[in-house]
Amino acid sequence: MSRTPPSGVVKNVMMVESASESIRSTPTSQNGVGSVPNQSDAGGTREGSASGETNGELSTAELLHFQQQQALQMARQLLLQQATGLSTPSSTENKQPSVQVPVSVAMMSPQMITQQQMQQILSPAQLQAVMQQQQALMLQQLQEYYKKQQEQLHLQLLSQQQAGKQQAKEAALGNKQLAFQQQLLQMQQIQQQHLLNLQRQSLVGLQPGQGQVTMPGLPQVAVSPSDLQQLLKEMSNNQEDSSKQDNAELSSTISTSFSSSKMSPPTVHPSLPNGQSALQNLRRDSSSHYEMPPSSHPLYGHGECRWPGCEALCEDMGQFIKHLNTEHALDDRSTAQCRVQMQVVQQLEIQLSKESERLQAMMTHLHMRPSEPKHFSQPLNLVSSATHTKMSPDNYPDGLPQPPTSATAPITPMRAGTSVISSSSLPSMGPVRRRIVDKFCTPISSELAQNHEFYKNAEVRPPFTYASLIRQAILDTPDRQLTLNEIYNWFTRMFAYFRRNTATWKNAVRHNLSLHKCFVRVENVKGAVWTVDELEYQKRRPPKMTG
DNA sequence: TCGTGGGTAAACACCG
DNA sequence: CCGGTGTTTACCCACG
Repeated sequence: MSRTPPSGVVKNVMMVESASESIRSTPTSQNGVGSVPNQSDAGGTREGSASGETNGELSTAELLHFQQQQALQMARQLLLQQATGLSTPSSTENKQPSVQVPVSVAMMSPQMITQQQMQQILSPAQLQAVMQQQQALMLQQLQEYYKKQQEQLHLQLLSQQQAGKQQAKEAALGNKQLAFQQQLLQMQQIQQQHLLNLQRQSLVGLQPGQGQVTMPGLPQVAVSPSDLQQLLKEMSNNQEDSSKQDNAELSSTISTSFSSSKMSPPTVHPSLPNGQSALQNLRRDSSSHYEMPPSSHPLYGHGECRWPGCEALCEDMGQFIKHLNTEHALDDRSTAQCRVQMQVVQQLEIQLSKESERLQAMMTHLHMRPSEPKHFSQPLNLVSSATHTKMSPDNYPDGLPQPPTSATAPITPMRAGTSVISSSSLPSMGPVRRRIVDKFCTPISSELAQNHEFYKNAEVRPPFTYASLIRQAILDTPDRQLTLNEIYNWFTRMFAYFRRNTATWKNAVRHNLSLHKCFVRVENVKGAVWTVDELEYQKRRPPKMTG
């Protein structure tokens, strides 16, 4: 009773986490709307819409603003038409967007091929190619989405600036704009981090021919460049001369967004009717499926392998490719690492979603966007859900790490609301942890050093056992001893994940301290401190040398 | 199928 | 009495 979590949100998350059993038994019972920002309705008492004040005649600027709003509304409707059509349950089968790239259908549709079939049909190398293909598609989608989001933010910023000129309280609005721009920056940083993380994992294989690729399940932002250009044309036709500068800015923003999507070098992959040729092409040469220039590889830089935790020195590309194929082939280790990386990506998605919600709430509060309260979070949710959906065992390419464990049940409720799933939706870290820490003896310190910033900021559960974390905390200190409270502090300091559900993990920490003989309690002058009996710790886990 | 390791929850005792 | 600390037990789950 007295130790219940302080806030309802945390409580809710805890319930989702602790009630994993009930989730499994009743998958639809959790809808996870708990942490939807409650400030989203804060603007309700304010004046009505942002589309203009109706106090008399319109000035030129107001007219311009109104026209811009109209154009934006058209754009929104276009986006919504595609988004709503695909958010319905049967949308995947019934309403394939016209810009669908067939290869993605072949790759993603669950009914097409099962995991086992994949396994039987494809060799590990082929599976790797499939993995990369799928990840490339995913990344493509994310990039498309991010760009569109930025375009929209930019549009909104512009319209807000227009509107802002007409408001009396310019100073206050300036502050709001500043905050908004900061939020925008933050989102861009998250997006960049997200993409970097994907690229870091060598899951990048952008193919110019797939500029309009959409995946079943997240075609919500699938506005083709031609659509947008048409929109722009309409907008520019409606604009007055005074807006030409802004228009040019808009155009350049959007055009650069699309042109930037062509950053990958030209390749020979056309859009194929069934994706087979692309796949065969991928199969032909495992070293070419990244579609990078011969001298460039996302996993290769500064003469070393960029695979997480590797850093092997490779003199040239050939050596690196050889190294990649031998050391990072499709095996348990790579799979586990990929799985972790996938969770990293997921958490970043979730974080982005949260920030988007926050931004939406801010914008709602500033009544920049009177409608579509979920415009920003929805696509992301779809991204997440689509990601999970596609990665269900049924249609997941074999060998590709499935996000949390093998069970899809705990993932299913994620679709209801990404904000609640957060880190607690990864209940299966145990096996992953075991694999990485025990089986492969990955040094926790190096992993921590490598991803220190990430774990510190993203609410992703570290892939280590409590025991290894506690040990690390203790060994991190000069005198190799910590009080319980200092251990707590280390956890919260090092991992964003441990800044919530404190009752749960603190209990686990105490439980581990007591349970394992390797942790020795030493009475001190100031109280009790905990130390590590390294012999006992090593005894606990017989080292298995691999690789 | 079973043993094992890890995570979580909870009860309980002790102490300041 | 309360809250933090420490111990212990029970249960679940994934894995080998």
